[in-house]
Amino acid sequence: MRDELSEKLTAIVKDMLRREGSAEPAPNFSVVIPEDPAHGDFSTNAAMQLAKPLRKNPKAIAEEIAGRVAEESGGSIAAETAGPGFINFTLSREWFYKTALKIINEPDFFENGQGGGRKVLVEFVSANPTGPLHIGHGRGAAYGDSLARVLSASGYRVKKEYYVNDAGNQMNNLAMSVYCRILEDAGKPFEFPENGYRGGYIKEIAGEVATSHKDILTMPEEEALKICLDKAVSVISGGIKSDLEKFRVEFDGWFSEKSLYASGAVEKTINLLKERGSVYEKDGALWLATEKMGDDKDRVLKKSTGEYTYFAPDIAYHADKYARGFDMLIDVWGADHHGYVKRMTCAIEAMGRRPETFEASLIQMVNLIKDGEKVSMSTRSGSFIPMSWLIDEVGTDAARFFYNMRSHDAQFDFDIDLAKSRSSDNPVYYIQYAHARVFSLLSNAAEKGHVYKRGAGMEKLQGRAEIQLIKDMIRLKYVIETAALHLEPHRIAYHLQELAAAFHSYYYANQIISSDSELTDARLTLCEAVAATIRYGLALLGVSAPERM
RNA sequence: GCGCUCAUAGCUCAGCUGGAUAGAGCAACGGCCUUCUAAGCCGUAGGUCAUAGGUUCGAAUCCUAUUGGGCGCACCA
Repeated sequence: MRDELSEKLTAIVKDMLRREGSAEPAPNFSVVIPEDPAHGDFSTNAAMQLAKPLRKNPKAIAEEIAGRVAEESGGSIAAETAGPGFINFTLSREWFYKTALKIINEPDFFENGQGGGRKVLVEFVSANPTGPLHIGHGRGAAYGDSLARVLSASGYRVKKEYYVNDAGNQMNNLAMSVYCRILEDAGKPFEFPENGYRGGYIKEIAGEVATSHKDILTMPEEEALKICLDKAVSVISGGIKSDLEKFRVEFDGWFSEKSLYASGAVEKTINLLKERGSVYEKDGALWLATEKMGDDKDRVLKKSTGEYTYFAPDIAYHADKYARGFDMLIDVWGADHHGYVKRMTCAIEAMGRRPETFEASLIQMVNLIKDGEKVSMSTRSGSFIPMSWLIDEVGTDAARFFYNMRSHDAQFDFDIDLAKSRSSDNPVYYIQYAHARVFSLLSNAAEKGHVYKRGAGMEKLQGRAEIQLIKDMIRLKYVIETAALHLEPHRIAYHLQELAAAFHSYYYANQIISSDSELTDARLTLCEAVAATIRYGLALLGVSAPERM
């Protein structure tokens, strides 16, 4: 209905501008479901937005628009003006009853078409295969995956990808770290690399290599390092994949950095940049001229040593994404990479792509709160809190919900005790409980011999609360729209809490199963619609909706 | 020093690309289980939206400055 109203209003607005001979473009206006039911079922600020281009009193404009909408709808929409120039629309109760049924019956009810079929690649997690995922990665995983789901529900064709940094110095450090632990276990002298990896998992890998390759210490170091590297990457990647699986995050692709070298893509991309005139040589290194595009300084692509920087293959990777036909690239990065955003945006421009098609979403830091105290986590301290530990501790449902409870843009304190608690304090259980409650009602009704007829007796829902409840369900659709627009899935988590609260409240105020068979049908239908809404919303967050708790 | 980002109730945070009286949860206080799941409900109290200007019909939201957190400023990845 909002879409229909928007269309109608857009037509009227354009018509009014034309009649006035105004050359101004049609202004943006919004159609919302107001919080206060006194402000109608839907409301628009269109008249106020028109006041300036038409140079007329917004109230007068509102009157005219209201009159036209009411007339053109044949009286099915009541429109009245209010306040400084709002137009409030009121619909029939029947329209709400029908909508509740639609919510149950139409699986795509909550979808919207803003994506218009555009292809989007969401790249996220992309943690180096040098160690297990920690709780910071967990936030990126929860965000990226839910974002992908929200975009899918908004008419985008979405693919999810993980960029595996399996090249570069860090790989040498990784191999050397493992090798040193083998030497250590054998009681031989060793020199641990400065940027080596000191986690316990390295020792485990070393142990495995020593067992599977008894001759590891007698072979040339180069050969031994290669064996160490292969083993380390496979063990660590395997761990990452299994953590993500437990977390219900599935990727469509795993893109290897190494493959970019093997395929010559890095070379090709640099040539492309050269052809476009953004590359120059200085001090024996190859530079990309990003400063003139707004970066702080130009950036090195190829060092004077002849090695590529991290930047070069990353550009090649993004070139590859475009080459695969994606219209829009979303990268989910840790906030400590924000300095890198400008650089990559410039590179994309230098390749001749429109910078607006690239968006980096930055995930702020996570603090873990346990027993009311902050367990700080920095990538430097080395005191990682593994994501697998968190999942085991609070479960996938709570972890995913909590991560997506806050804007990705704000630092976030993850209260582990709250996430674990099985009480109303815990928003996950609160919402899941509302869902389960509906199924409990349905089975209770059946037990009492009630033969449920979905959609029967709807006209018996004469209260205000029912309409409010249905509005809360419809709102999810608009919440999804804005969540997709702003790349903010946390809005869904918030809305579900509100809907669940409205439902619990309704449940207490009204006897769902009563001696009035038709009223029972109507109320059960309403409940089913609530459950369908919650299920859909939770699915977007990757959280399960149990039928019994 | 430069850049990015954040600042809303005692605490943790929402606030729908400027809208009608600023919201929720926790904590505090007071009620509700012989009735469909108390993993729940109802109520009370709590705010100069960091500060100062500006833009306009209208600002927590946009702009500028200031203050205070976080992060980043490599021929590292």
